[in-house]
Amino acid sequence: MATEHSHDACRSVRDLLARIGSKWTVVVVRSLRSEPRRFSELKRDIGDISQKMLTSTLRDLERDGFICRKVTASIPPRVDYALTDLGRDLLGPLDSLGDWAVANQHRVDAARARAIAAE
Amino acid sequence: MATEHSHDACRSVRDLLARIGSKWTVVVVRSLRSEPRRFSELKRDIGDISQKMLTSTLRDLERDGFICRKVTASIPPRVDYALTDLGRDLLGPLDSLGDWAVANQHRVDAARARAIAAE
DNA sequence: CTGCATCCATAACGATACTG
DNA sequence: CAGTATCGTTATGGATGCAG
Repeated sequence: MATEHSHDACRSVRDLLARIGSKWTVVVVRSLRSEPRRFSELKRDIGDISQKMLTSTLRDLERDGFICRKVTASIPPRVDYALTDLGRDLLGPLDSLGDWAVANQHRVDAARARAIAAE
Repeated sequence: MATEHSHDACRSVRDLLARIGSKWTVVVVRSLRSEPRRFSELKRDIGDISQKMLTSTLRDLERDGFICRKVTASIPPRVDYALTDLGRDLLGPLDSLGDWAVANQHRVDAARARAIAAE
């Protein structure tokens, strides 16, 4: 299947890559890997993400069915985010890619160093 | 390994995702899957990519060691692009992700439809 | 605590014209 | 043929202030 490249397949692949290629998506998904988290926990856990980006990343992931949002109407309000089945399924290919990235990072770095040296 | 998330690992994963998440990277790599191609062949094969984006995508991929560029100084000039070993290695995780995207596209579409219906 | 609204800077992308 | 140069548009990300 991977060797085909129908227009539909290309579209869905590019759609998915656009989503997981956005700056914070993978970090947020990985941060939800083992258990649900509150908004502020995510923010603290990730560290250098702005409120705005955390919010919009969560909205996008929710919209596409990767996470679900549970609101507890208390004072102060409490909102928990958790991976859905679809979100957990995504962890598989994501981890594959992540492992590949870690394993081959030195090859990319070497290529970049060569490119700079050749300038 | 996948469950770790050291800072270095996160950086390399995000680096890679930024590259393959850019609009044309995957399309270009897939277009080079089976054999080397000339600039104009790539452009014709992909269709709706601009010269500028094809050039810069090829430059980035070359810089990171995923493809190599072979110039034949003739008139008219001829330039062939081919995947390197690193580029071919990337096809593996890329195909996994692609297969996942094709297989699960309907779930994402369904989630989006639900999100729109709930508005 | 959770988030929305606003404004701003930069980067990505695209169209067009031109060149060795 | 295989680009480079330029310009304009849109998308992305970040900082800050305000609100339920």
